[in-house]
Amino acid sequence: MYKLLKQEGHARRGEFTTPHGTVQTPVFMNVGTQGAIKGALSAADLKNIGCQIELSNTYHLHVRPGDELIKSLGGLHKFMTWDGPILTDSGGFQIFSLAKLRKIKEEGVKFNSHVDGRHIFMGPEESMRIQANLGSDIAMAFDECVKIPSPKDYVQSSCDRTYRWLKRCKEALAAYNSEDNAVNPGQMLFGINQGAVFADLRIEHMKKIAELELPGYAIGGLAVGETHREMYDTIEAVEEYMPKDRPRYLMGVGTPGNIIESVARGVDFFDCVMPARNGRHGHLFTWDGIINIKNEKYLRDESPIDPACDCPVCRRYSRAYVRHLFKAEEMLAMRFAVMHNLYFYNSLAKSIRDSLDAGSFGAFRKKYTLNLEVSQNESYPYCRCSPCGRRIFHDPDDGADVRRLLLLLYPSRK
RNA sequence: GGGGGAAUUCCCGAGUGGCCAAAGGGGACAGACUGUAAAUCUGCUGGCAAUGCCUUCGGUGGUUCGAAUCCACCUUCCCCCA
Repeated sequence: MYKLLKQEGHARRGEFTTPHGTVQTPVFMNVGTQGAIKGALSAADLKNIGCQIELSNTYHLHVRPGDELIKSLGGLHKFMTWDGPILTDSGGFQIFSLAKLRKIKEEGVKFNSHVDGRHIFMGPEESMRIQANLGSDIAMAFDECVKIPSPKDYVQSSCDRTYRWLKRCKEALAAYNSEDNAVNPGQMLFGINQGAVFADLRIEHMKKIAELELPGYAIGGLAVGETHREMYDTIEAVEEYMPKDRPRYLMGVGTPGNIIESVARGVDFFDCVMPARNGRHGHLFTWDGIINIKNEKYLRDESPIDPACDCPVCRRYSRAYVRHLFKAEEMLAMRFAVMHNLYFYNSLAKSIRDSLDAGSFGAFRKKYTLNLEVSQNESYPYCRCSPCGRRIFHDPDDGADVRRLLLLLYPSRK
């Protein structure tokens, strides 16, 4: 259950108790889709990088190795030997990401397995059955993650269906978890708000799902192609209608800047594949922005990935060495990169919590968002400066222009 | 000593008269990635005042309107016979 400890503006410091422990929020959840963090991190590694809660995926674990198998082996916690909280995503995102392999109907969704093409039917009841078998602490509602842009009438009908699905999810999960051999009877259901970037649809949908009095609520369907401005506006629009005494989870988001800005708009939970995937591709997050460790300029760089980081990688290895591992395609390269990036994300969340505890989140936000946003947006067609919300257009080939403009806006930053 | 074969752009390797600044790999360089079909994908890789020009297919000299491609000699390497 959620306990709000402190507030600064819309930003919330809280804690959420699950059958496998209490999570301090705001929190970043580490994504282990198939019961493992891609990049060769184990459950034991998760402890060392400050992970509080792990996220796995219903669709993927159902396809392989099968949720019945995992249940027979004692549930997902035991299977992967992670004794902390686990959240399972419902398969709703796969309606979006595997769009070419599925058909949606009122009853549910027909997928062609991405592994072997076999037919898989997943509706609210199937998703809940699978998640109950996995025994996660938080089960996500089976929703449709709608692509952006989509016609408003489609989004409207999808939201209505997702709402009908949610009611079925609630009923089904309660039934499954009251069975004698339930893996995790304390499993909770989070509802998911949809509506693309239509504020009125978002609000209407949020009001309806709030009435179901679920243990937590998520904002889904964002960071799928809309601008940062649209994403922040959507969060602001819907946040007002989210229960204050329940955690808010912004699904799949995002960049470090996105996380800080979303905490400022009242979000408590985050997850994102970015630190793991980008890490595997050589992009490393630092308190000074992203570096591409494969770049030639790090050939002889003896400094750690991030001088301000004390993760197991930064404590010991140089950029030059990590770069070498990448160029030589050693598995260790990905392991180090993912370990560092997840440590960074978990540290970012901890820094946010610490600043909220100290009542200095506003200062933290101002100090770090700028650094992070600028570096992250250098190659984008435009750069949006989060703290002030102004949009700065610049030549994508000339990142320096952005810095110059930002210095004009924020003379305090040296 | 005799006979045969080969030298192509950073590397390997196609190309045997014009459609060739030269296929395809590799490497190098750079970019993308937001509830993971991603250890993936994309771009780029002779120079320039650039819808064109210059330099480059081991070297030198020829043949030809035109040569990486044909001829002669030279250099280096490989194989076979002695």
